Amino acid sequence: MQTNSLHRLGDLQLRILQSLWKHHHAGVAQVRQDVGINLAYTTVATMLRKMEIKGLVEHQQQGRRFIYQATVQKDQVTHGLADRFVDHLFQGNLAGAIGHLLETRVVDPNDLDRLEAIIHQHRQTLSK
Amino acid sequence: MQTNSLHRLGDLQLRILQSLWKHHHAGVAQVRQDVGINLAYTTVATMLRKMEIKGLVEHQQQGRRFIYQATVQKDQVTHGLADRFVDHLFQGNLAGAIGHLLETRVVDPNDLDRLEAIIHQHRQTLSK
DNA sequence: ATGGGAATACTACCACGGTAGTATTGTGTG
DNA sequence: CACACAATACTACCGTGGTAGTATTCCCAT
Repeated sequence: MQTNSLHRLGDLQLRILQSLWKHHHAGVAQVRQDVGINLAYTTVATMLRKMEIKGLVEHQQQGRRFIYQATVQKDQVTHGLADRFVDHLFQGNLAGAIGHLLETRVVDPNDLDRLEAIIHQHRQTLSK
Repeated sequence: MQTNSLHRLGDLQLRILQSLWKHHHAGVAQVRQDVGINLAYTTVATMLRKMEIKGLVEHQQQGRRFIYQATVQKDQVTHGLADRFVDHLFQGNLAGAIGHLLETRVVDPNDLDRLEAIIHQHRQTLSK
Protein backbone atom coordinates (compact mmCIF):
# COMPACT_ATOMS: atom_id res chain seq x y z
CA MET A 1 0.00 0.00 0.00
CA GLN A 2 2.57 2.49 1.08
CA THR A 3 4.54 3.58 -1.91
CA ASN A 4 7.41 4.55 0.31
CA SER A 5 9.93 1.99 1.43
CA LEU A 6 9.15 -0.20 -1.50
CA HIS A 7 12.85 -0.50 -2.12
CA ARG A 8 13.29 -2.43 1.08
CA LEU A 9 11.69 -5.52 -0.31
CA GLY A 10 13.74 -8.62 0.21
CA ASP A 11 14.62 -11.17 -2.37
CA LEU A 12 11.94 -13.62 -1.43
CA GLN A 13 9.32 -10.91 -1.41
CA LEU A 14 10.43 -9.81 -4.81
CA ARG A 15 10.21 -13.31 -6.15
CA ILE A 16 6.79 -13.76 -4.66
CA LEU A 17 5.55 -10.57 -6.22
CA GLN A 18 7.01 -11.67 -9.50
CA SER A 19 5.00 -14.84 -9.28
CA LEU A 20 1.82 -13.01 -8.42
CA TRP A 21 2.26 -10.51 -11.19
CA LYS A 22 2.61 -13.37 -13.60
CA HIS A 23 -0.40 -15.32 -12.47
CA HIS A 24 -2.50 -12.37 -11.45
CA HIS A 25 -3.69 -14.45 -8.56
CA ALA A 26 -2.33 -17.63 -7.17
CA GLY A 27 -2.49 -19.97 -4.22
CA VAL A 28 0.37 -20.66 -1.87
CA ALA A 29 1.34 -23.84 -3.66
CA GLN A 30 1.54 -22.12 -7.00
CA VAL A 31 3.66 -19.32 -5.65
CA ARG A 32 5.88 -21.83 -4.00
CA GLN A 33 6.25 -23.58 -7.31
CA ASP A 34 7.62 -20.41 -8.86
CA VAL A 35 9.62 -19.26 -5.94
CA GLY A 36 11.39 -22.49 -5.26
CA ILE A 37 10.14 -25.80 -4.00
CA ASN A 38 13.21 -26.00 -1.83
CA LEU A 39 11.42 -23.68 0.53
CA ALA A 40 9.00 -25.13 3.01
CA TYR A 41 5.37 -24.60 2.25
CA THR A 42 4.95 -22.74 5.49
CA THR A 43 7.79 -20.41 4.64
CA VAL A 44 5.99 -19.16 1.60
CA ALA A 45 2.69 -19.05 3.42
CA THR A 46 4.19 -17.10 6.28
CA MET A 47 5.85 -14.64 3.99
CA LEU A 48 2.63 -14.14 2.14
CA ARG A 49 0.87 -13.43 5.40
CA LYS A 50 3.53 -10.95 6.44
CA MET A 51 3.28 -9.29 3.09
CA GLU A 52 -0.42 -8.99 3.44
CA ILE A 53 0.00 -7.20 6.75
CA LYS A 54 2.33 -4.79 5.03
CA GLY A 55 -0.22 -4.26 2.34
CA LEU A 56 1.80 -5.72 -0.48
CA VAL A 57 -0.67 -8.44 -1.28
CA GLU A 58 -4.21 -9.40 -0.42
CA HIS A 59 -6.15 -12.59 -0.52
CA GLN A 60 -9.62 -13.91 -1.03
CA GLN A 61 -10.75 -17.18 0.28
CA GLN A 62 -11.77 -19.80 -2.21
CA GLY A 63 -13.17 -22.71 -0.34
CA ARG A 64 -10.40 -23.88 1.88
CA ARG A 65 -7.53 -22.04 0.31
CA PHE A 66 -6.27 -18.52 0.03
CA ILE A 67 -5.87 -16.98 -3.35
CA TYR A 68 -3.36 -14.19 -3.23
CA GLN A 69 -3.01 -11.21 -5.42
CA ALA A 70 -0.48 -8.39 -5.47
CA THR A 71 -1.74 -4.99 -4.45
CA VAL A 72 1.36 -3.18 -5.58
CA GLN A 73 1.98 -2.73 -9.23
CA LYS A 74 5.20 -3.82 -10.75
CA ASP A 75 5.77 -0.25 -11.84
CA GLN A 76 5.75 0.97 -8.29
CA VAL A 77 8.29 -1.55 -7.18
CA THR A 78 10.44 -0.99 -10.20
CA HIS A 79 10.36 2.69 -9.54
CA GLY A 80 11.31 2.21 -5.94
CA LEU A 81 14.29 0.09 -6.81
CA ALA A 82 15.27 2.37 -9.62
CA ASP A 83 15.18 5.35 -7.30
CA ARG A 84 17.51 3.67 -4.97
CA PHE A 85 19.81 2.72 -7.76
CA VAL A 86 19.84 6.01 -9.57
CA ASP A 87 19.62 8.35 -6.65
CA HIS A 88 21.96 6.68 -4.23
CA LEU A 89 24.63 5.67 -6.65
CA PHE A 90 24.35 8.26 -9.37
CA GLN A 91 22.97 11.28 -7.59
CA GLY A 92 19.83 11.14 -9.65
CA ASN A 93 21.71 11.19 -12.91
CA LEU A 94 19.67 8.75 -14.96
CA ALA A 95 21.79 8.91 -18.06
CA GLY A 96 24.86 8.24 -15.99
CA ALA A 97 23.22 5.26 -14.38
CA ILE A 98 22.12 3.79 -17.67
CA GLY A 99 25.51 4.46 -19.17
CA HIS A 100 27.08 2.55 -16.37
CA LEU A 101 24.67 -0.31 -16.87
CA LEU A 102 25.60 -0.54 -20.50
CA GLU A 103 29.27 -0.40 -19.79
CA THR A 104 29.41 -3.02 -17.11
CA ARG A 105 27.15 -5.55 -18.69
CA VAL A 106 27.08 -7.66 -21.72
CA VAL A 107 24.73 -6.19 -24.24
CA ASP A 108 23.92 -7.73 -27.53
CA PRO A 109 23.31 -5.67 -30.65
CA ASN A 110 19.62 -6.41 -30.58
CA ASP A 111 19.36 -4.71 -27.26
CA LEU A 112 21.10 -1.69 -28.66
CA ASP A 113 18.60 -1.57 -31.46
CA ARG A 114 15.72 -1.76 -29.10
CA LEU A 115 17.17 0.96 -26.95
CA GLU A 116 17.69 3.26 -29.84
CA ALA A 117 14.13 2.72 -30.85
CA ILE A 118 12.99 3.56 -27.37
CA ILE A 119 15.09 6.68 -27.30
CA HIS A 120 13.83 7.72 -30.65
CA GLN A 121 10.27 7.28 -29.62
CA HIS A 122 10.95 9.15 -26.46
CA ARG A 123 12.30 12.06 -28.36
CA GLN A 124 9.10 12.25 -30.36
CA THR A 125 7.07 12.38 -27.24
CA LEU A 126 9.19 15.11 -25.78
CA SER A 127 9.16 17.32 -28.81
CA LYS A 128 5.44 17.14 -29.04
CA MET B 1 35.02 -8.35 0.51
CA GLN B 2 32.44 -10.86 -0.56
CA THR B 3 31.03 -9.84 -3.89
CA ASN B 4 27.90 -11.74 -3.16
CA SER B 5 25.11 -10.18 -1.15
CA LEU B 6 26.31 -6.72 -2.05
CA HIS B 7 22.78 -5.87 -2.99
CA ARG B 8 21.66 -6.20 0.58
CA LEU B 9 23.31 -3.00 1.64
CA GLY B 10 21.05 -0.71 3.54
CA ASP B 11 20.52 2.94 2.91
CA LEU B 12 22.86 4.14 5.58
CA GLN B 13 25.56 1.79 4.42
CA LEU B 14 25.14 3.01 0.90
CA ARG B 15 25.42 6.60 1.99
CA ILE B 16 28.49 5.83 4.03
CA LEU B 17 30.15 4.13 1.11
CA GLN B 18 29.25 7.07 -1.04
CA SER B 19 31.04 9.33 1.38
CA LEU B 20 34.10 7.13 1.51
CA TRP B 21 34.30 6.84 -2.23
CA LYS B 22 34.22 10.58 -2.46
CA HIS B 23 36.89 11.25 0.12
CA HIS B 24 38.92 8.13 -0.51
CA HIS B 25 39.49 7.97 3.20
CA ALA B 26 37.74 9.79 5.98
CA GLY B 27 37.26 9.84 9.71
CA VAL B 28 33.99 9.20 11.46
CA ALA B 29 33.22 12.89 11.81
CA GLN B 30 33.69 13.52 8.12
CA VAL B 31 31.50 10.63 7.13
CA ARG B 32 28.90 11.81 9.56
CA GLN B 33 29.04 15.22 7.95
CA ASP B 34 28.12 13.70 4.59
CA VAL B 35 25.70 11.18 5.84
CA GLY B 36 23.66 13.46 8.00
CA ILE B 37 24.50 15.27 11.18
CA ASN B 38 21.09 14.37 12.46
CA LEU B 39 22.54 10.97 13.22
CA ALA B 40 24.40 10.47 16.46
CA TYR B 41 28.15 10.25 16.18
CA THR B 42 28.05 6.78 17.65
CA THR B 43 25.52 5.65 15.12
CA VAL B 44 27.89 6.35 12.30
CA ALA B 45 30.83 4.92 14.21
CA THR B 46 28.92 1.75 15.02
CA MET B 47 27.82 1.31 11.47
CA LEU B 48 31.34 1.77 10.27
CA ARG B 49 32.53 -0.88 12.69
CA LYS B 50 29.84 -3.29 11.57
CA MET B 51 30.76 -2.63 7.99
CA GLU B 52 34.36 -3.35 8.72
CA ILE B 53 33.43 -6.72 10.17
CA LYS B 54 31.56 -7.45 6.97
CA GLY B 55 34.58 -6.44 4.99
CA LEU B 56 33.03 -3.45 3.32
CA VAL B 57 35.48 -0.97 4.74
CA GLU B 58 38.75 -0.98 6.60
CA HIS B 59 40.53 1.50 8.78
CA GLN B 60 43.97 2.59 9.73
CA GLN B 61 44.68 4.33 12.95
CA GLN B 62 46.01 7.83 12.78
CA GLY B 63 46.90 8.90 16.25
CA ARG B 64 43.71 8.63 18.19
CA ARG B 65 41.28 8.39 15.35
CA PHE B 66 40.27 5.84 12.78
CA ILE B 67 40.56 6.69 9.15
CA TYR B 68 38.19 4.58 7.14
CA GLN B 69 38.40 3.55 3.57
CA ALA B 70 36.07 1.53 1.39
CA THR B 71 37.26 -1.90 0.38
CA VAL B 72 34.50 -2.43 -2.12
CA GLN B 73 34.57 -0.55 -5.34
CA LYS B 74 31.61 1.46 -6.43
CA ASP B 75 31.42 -0.70 -9.53
CA GLN B 76 30.90 -3.80 -7.49
CA VAL B 77 28.08 -2.29 -5.54
CA THR B 78 26.51 -0.80 -8.60
CA HIS B 79 26.68 -4.13 -10.27
CA GLY B 80 25.12 -5.84 -7.33
CA LEU B 81 22.22 -3.45 -7.25
CA ALA B 82 21.85 -3.56 -10.99
CA ASP B 83 21.70 -7.32 -10.93
CA ARG B 84 18.92 -7.24 -8.47
CA PHE B 85 17.09 -4.69 -10.49
CA VAL B 86 17.55 -6.25 -13.89
CA ASP B 87 17.43 -9.88 -12.95
CA HIS B 88 14.63 -9.88 -10.44
CA LEU B 89 12.36 -7.48 -12.18
CA PHE B 90 13.20 -7.97 -15.81
CA GLN B 91 14.46 -11.52 -15.99
CA GLY B 92 17.86 -10.32 -17.00
CA ASN B 93 16.53 -8.33 -19.91
CA LEU B 94 18.72 -5.26 -19.73
CA ALA B 95 17.12 -3.42 -22.59
CA GLY B 96 13.73 -3.96 -21.05
CA ALA B 97 14.94 -2.62 -17.76
CA ILE B 98 16.47 0.47 -19.28
CA GLY B 99 13.41 1.00 -21.41
CA HIS B 100 11.30 0.93 -18.33
CA LEU B 101 13.61 3.40 -16.62
CA LEU B 102 13.26 5.80 -19.48
CA GLU B 103 9.53 5.46 -19.58
CA THR B 104 8.83 5.97 -15.94
CA ARG B 105 11.22 8.81 -15.31
CA VAL B 106 11.64 12.32 -16.45
CA VAL B 107 14.41 12.48 -18.98
CA ASP B 108 15.59 15.63 -20.56
CA PRO B 109 16.81 15.78 -24.16
CA ASN B 110 20.40 16.14 -23.07
CA ASP B 111 20.21 12.78 -21.40
CA LEU B 112 18.87 11.28 -24.58
CA ASP B 113 21.78 12.71 -26.47
CA ARG B 114 24.24 11.30 -24.04
CA LEU B 115 22.60 7.93 -24.17
CA GLU B 116 22.66 7.81 -27.90
CA ALA B 117 26.32 8.65 -27.82
CA ILE B 118 26.94 5.85 -25.39
CA ILE B 119 25.01 3.40 -27.50
CA HIS B 120 26.83 4.49 -30.57
CA GLN B 121 30.17 4.07 -28.94
CA HIS B 122 29.09 0.72 -27.67
CA ARG B 123 28.22 -0.44 -31.09
CA GLN B 124 31.70 0.45 -32.27
CA THR B 125 33.21 -1.62 -29.55
CA LEU B 126 31.03 -4.57 -30.35
CA SER B 127 31.68 -4.58 -34.05
CA LYS B 128 35.38 -4.50 -33.54
C1' DA C 1 -18.82 -41.49 8.89
C1' DT C 2 -14.18 -41.17 9.49
C1' DG C 3 -9.36 -40.95 8.73
C1' DG C 4 -5.77 -38.73 6.16
C1' DG C 5 -4.06 -35.10 3.93
C1' DA C 6 -4.04 -30.34 2.69
C1' DA C 7 -4.38 -25.73 4.23
C1' DT C 8 -3.94 -22.09 7.38
C1' DA C 9 -2.71 -20.11 12.21
C1' DC C 10 0.51 -19.38 15.59
C1' DT C 11 4.97 -19.15 17.39
C1' DA C 12 9.77 -18.97 17.39
C1' DC C 13 14.42 -17.84 15.98
C1' DC C 14 18.34 -15.96 13.68
C1' DA C 15 20.70 -12.29 11.17
C1' DC C 16 21.21 -7.77 10.37
C1' DG C 17 20.24 -2.75 9.43
C1' DG C 18 19.65 1.19 12.06
C1' DT C 19 19.98 3.83 16.10
C1' DA C 20 21.97 5.34 20.17
C1' DG C 21 23.33 5.33 25.23
C1' DT C 22 27.04 4.43 28.43
C1' DA C 23 31.71 3.31 29.53
C1' DT C 24 36.41 3.67 28.77
C1' DT C 25 40.51 5.58 27.24
C1' DG C 26 43.87 8.52 25.33
C1' DT C 27 45.51 13.19 24.24
C1' DG C 28 46.32 17.79 23.82
C1' DT C 29 46.02 22.26 26.25
C1' DG C 30 46.13 25.42 29.81
C1' DC D 1 50.34 17.75 35.52
C1' DA D 2 45.53 17.39 35.49
C1' DC D 3 41.39 17.61 33.23
C1' DA D 4 38.09 18.24 29.71
C1' DC D 5 37.09 16.62 25.49
C1' DA D 6 37.19 13.68 21.71
C1' DA D 7 37.25 9.14 20.04
C1' DT D 8 36.46 4.40 20.26
C1' DA D 9 34.46 0.08 22.63
C1' DC D 10 30.69 -2.26 24.29
C1' DT D 11 25.99 -3.17 24.78
C1' DA D 12 21.30 -2.92 23.83
C1' DC D 13 17.03 -2.65 21.40
C1' DC D 14 13.63 -2.51 17.68
C1' DG D 15 11.90 -3.88 13.12
C1' DT D 16 11.79 -7.01 9.64
C1' DG D 17 13.27 -10.50 6.13
C1' DG D 18 13.74 -15.28 5.97
C1' DT D 19 12.89 -19.80 7.50
C1' DA D 20 10.36 -23.35 9.45
C1' DG D 21 8.14 -26.34 13.17
C1' DT D 22 3.89 -27.43 15.48
C1' DA D 23 -0.97 -27.05 16.09
C1' DT D 24 -5.41 -26.75 14.41
C1' DT D 25 -8.98 -27.24 11.19
C1' DC D 26 -11.65 -28.68 7.42
C1' DC D 27 -12.76 -31.25 3.35
C1' DC D 28 -12.66 -35.22 0.39
C1' DA D 29 -12.36 -39.85 -0.71
C1' DT D 30 -13.07 -44.42 0.66
